[in-house]
Amino acid sequence: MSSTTKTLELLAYFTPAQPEIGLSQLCRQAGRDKATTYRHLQALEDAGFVEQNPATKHYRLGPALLQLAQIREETVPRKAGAETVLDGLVDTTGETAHVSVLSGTTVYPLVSRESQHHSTRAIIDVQSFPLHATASGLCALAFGPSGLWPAAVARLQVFTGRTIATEDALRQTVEAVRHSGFGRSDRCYEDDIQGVSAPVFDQSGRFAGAVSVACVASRFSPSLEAKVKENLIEASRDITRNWGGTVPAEIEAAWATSLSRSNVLESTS
Amino acid sequence: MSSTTKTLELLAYFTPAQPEIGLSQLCRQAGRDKATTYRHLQALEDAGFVEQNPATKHYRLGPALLQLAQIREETVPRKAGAETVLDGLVDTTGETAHVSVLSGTTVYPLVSRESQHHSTRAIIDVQSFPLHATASGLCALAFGPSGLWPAAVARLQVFTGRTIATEDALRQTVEAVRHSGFGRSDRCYEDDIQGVSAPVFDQSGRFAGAVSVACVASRFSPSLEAKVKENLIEASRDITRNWGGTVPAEIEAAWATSLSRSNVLESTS
DNA sequence: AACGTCGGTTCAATATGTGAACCATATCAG
DNA sequence: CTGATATGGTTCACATATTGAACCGACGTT
Repeated sequence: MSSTTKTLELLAYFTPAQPEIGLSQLCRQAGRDKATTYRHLQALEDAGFVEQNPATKHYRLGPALLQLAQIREETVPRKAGAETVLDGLVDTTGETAHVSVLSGTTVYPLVSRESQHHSTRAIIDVQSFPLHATASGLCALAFGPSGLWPAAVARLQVFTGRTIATEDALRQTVEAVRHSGFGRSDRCYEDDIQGVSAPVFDQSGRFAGAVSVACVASRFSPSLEAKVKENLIEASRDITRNWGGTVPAEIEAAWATSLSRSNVLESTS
Repeated sequence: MSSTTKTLELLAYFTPAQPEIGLSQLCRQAGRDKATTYRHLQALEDAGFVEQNPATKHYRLGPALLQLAQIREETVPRKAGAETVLDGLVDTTGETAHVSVLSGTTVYPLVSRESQHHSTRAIIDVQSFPLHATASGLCALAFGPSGLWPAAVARLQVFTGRTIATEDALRQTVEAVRHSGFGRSDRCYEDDIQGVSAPVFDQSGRFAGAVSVACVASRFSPSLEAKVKENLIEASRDITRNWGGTVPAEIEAAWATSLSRSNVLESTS
């Protein structure tokens, strides 16, 4: 692992829950040497990626990130093109929703909106979505570049009692996702969360990310699932359009069969 | 220079004007070896700081920056607290205005707003404001921590025919800034730009940044200067309040004498 | 005053980063 | 078709930059 990678990994310890961290504490959390960590922080500070709170000497994320994020958003204006759609999705489903983007072999959160309808709700606070254990990740495996497969298999970390743990099981699940047009994570990543997601595409027609709804598992009824899926389809079409793409015909077809089957189920039950 | 610093410096080549860069081109611009640059980009890609446009293989800034910027803004919510004030400043002065923040020994741009009143106007598109050559930088030297002085003297780069080039001249200028309460850059950094700025303070009472107006030099009359200064005082007070601080009494006093003198000048001229 | 913790520094050992040369591929002119 | 010149990416011998145990001074508690 390069020294640069180790340095950049330090940034992941700065979260909304813990926005400022002292040197010693960061060493403990990262399991690194103090001298090394200090030098790493110096490098980050030189670049404006972290700064020190002058009062406490604790480190926090720096202002250079704002500039770079600004340029990123001007380059690939995805966040703006997802926000309003996400608001609508949260309104109609009453559940927490988020949009993630694929970059390299990692699925990153882009925007998330928490529902205000229920007192219990899902909170999205992760650095990246594991490919094998989240609805977004499964979408990426099913509809993204084939290069993701080895990356997923190499990191089959177990999060809950239901996490997919073998390559075979993963292959079957991904196949089901391809068939239905929806990613599903039934308490695979967090114990009480049911995730459902639909793929989103960009101007080149490639898989670009996913739009997802995270439901508290105890609330997840067949009727909620049907509603969520209907709205996800709309949301995926809208975001895809905003990102300059169109939903591939085979995805639309998968959604159509998938929905009609669940409608039959619905009406006969 | 650490390898990490060299790596992070690459990010500065991604600008709104040039948001995507190929490997070879980046090597040329940065004057680096291709293999090294490639590895550096790999490290940045692993961290999600850059990604490759799948079509062209060119690199562009990555999605991880958006997350980190979000956390930074939640930690130190300065951008939001400056935006509305800046809008007002642009409205009343009719010139481009911006807010910068000090982090370490560097003054970074935080937000800028271009005026729509004139067809010629200043464009703010820099990575950082040199301490000795810009109004914001001079404010930092005058009102910021004393540790900035050596950093400024070590980098007395000449930008225009009027750039301050000697330590003595800089000392005098900074003294004048302390006395007047305003930073001034009379075509020191760019040939046709007159910058005026006022310091902004944070909750700890320390110098935190500056709010500035950049005028096209040919338009910069004494009456415009007076108007700009009046509005800068208001803006500085407002942003300082939004950042949880209050303007120190000695700054207010400097402004008072500074303004009354120019008013006298104004009325007698 | 003894102790623990903090942020920060030193220096020998060596892991890590480096760049000239190389490859495969694509584009273009003749 | 062929040779020239781009591109992104890879290799390997070499040496330079990174590493961490031990250390320091400052601060706050006991």
